[in-house]
Amino acid sequence: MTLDDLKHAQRERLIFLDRCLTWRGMANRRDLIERFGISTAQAALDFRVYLGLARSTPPIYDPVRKTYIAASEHEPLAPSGLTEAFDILASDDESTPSAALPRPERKADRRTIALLHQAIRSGKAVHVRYTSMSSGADDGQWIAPTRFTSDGESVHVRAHSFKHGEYRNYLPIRIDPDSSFEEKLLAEPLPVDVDWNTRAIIWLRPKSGLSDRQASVVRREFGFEGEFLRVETRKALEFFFNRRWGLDEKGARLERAKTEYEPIAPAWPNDH
Amino acid sequence: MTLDDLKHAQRERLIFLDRCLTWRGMANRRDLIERFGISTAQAALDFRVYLGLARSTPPIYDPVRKTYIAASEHEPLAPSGLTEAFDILASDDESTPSAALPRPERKADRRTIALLHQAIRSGKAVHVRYTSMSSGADDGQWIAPTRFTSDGESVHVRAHSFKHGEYRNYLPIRIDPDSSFEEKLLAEPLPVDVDWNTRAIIWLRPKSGLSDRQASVVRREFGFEGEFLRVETRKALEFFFNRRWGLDEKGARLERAKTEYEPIAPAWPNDH
DNA sequence: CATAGTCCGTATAATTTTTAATCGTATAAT
DNA sequence: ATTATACGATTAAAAATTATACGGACTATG
Repeated sequence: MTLDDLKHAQRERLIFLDRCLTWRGMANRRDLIERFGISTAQAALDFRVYLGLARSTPPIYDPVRKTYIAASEHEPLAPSGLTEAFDILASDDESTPSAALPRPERKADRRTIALLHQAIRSGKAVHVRYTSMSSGADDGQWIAPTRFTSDGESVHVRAHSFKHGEYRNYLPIRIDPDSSFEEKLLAEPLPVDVDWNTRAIIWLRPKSGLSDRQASVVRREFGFEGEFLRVETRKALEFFFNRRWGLDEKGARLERAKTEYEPIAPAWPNDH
Repeated sequence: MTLDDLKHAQRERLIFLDRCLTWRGMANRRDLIERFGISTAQAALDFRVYLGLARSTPPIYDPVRKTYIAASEHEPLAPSGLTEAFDILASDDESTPSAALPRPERKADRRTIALLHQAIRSGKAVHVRYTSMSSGADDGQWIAPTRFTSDGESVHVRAHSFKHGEYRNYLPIRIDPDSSFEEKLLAEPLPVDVDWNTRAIIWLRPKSGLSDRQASVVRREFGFEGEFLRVETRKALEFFFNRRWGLDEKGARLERAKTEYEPIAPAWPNDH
């Protein structure tokens, strides 16, 4: 019996329960009831199933505090990071400003995104007018979009540009919504997207100039023990890496030590 | 009949369906089946319920493409931004690196977080040893944690520091896991957290020096039409704002025009 | 032009999940 | 002592979901 044997709905509930125990160290039926709108009876059933699953380190009911308390050596059923933890820890007051700092939210045109998505699915090229920050709007060009990507700030479309003869990342919002969006079947298969299919392994270390003590604080914060922190991404996204990790900022506490590249075994042969 | 009348599980499914139609412009029963592990019959029922809800701009079945196509004036049942869109657009290949650039993931000690959470709930002060980047570990101090916060990179605890006589943001990871974590009832109620209960309204504009054309690209990307983009947060989080929005970076495209403050009506009177 | 394949839809009964309604126990507060 | 609130358990009823079978519309293919 594992989480996977359960239905989606109950699995979601048990994962939530698991995270309450992991990060709050405690959980109630009430937590499930409020979050999922289920009955007390169902919440009690969920608890029983959970206790069955967490056989190695089950939480224990504390009649004094009237809650389940996670075992001190509690082993989460499903892994979760600080992001998920915050969801569970921040009890939100809808009305007032959020407890989280707002992020710059980039916009996009629904119709443009959908057209790109359909071009990706059907493997067609589309005609678009693209505006770049430096050179302004072009007169229209054919691109063959292959997938969506994210640099953490905004969503990009990865596409083969016939004009430039290479794969590039485009920002959908900069595509003129009044482009023709004419579609065209590809005369010949697209070239392989080498940068997409290259793994970039980036090794970071505490910024030189930090004292040993400071360096060890940095290691603890980012969760590595040895000399380097290893981060893996695709070469096609490497351009955005420094900004995302703030490496070029004044207060940076990490720096790049080295970068290695290796081909990614394609999931399907000849993945474009 | 609205989304709210449904059970949690079906509501989740219909929201997913709604987002498929919004961002992909198309949807199948198969999408629901794969995502939620339901039967074809149930997926067909979900579609019928959806069609009942989306009475104003219902999607239409296209027998040629064998999918539902969103109406051109499709009105989403539930709002969603680019983040949610990406979840739906990026079909993930578990095995290979993600299509999204990895973020710096900050760590935290489960036990420390749980202890803080329980101190917040019970309104107690705890004794912790805190390590700051500059001055190293202290000898231990009493803090009264009040809530968790996020600056988008990491999770903080907002706490009243008796040592400094003010509220501060602490990084849980910098609390020594071997602190005593001794608890103490508060002798007197905590002072009001003024900065937390102050709304900071930040007005941004395209960075000066940009051409008119560039400025209009920026306006489109961030979704504002007039002179300013209005962003709202809490004064207690304002310190992190510039970094989160990259305003101090070289390539910044927005700059702060002005900032206004106003008290937030407390959800409960005397909210600490 | 027949055939297979894939999408849709419907309808039925069988099964599983969830609820509603009660009851019992332990703890804390008044 | 009484009340309130956690928890637990059990029952029958209701609701959601599945398994299965069937038929229609369209495409692609030999």
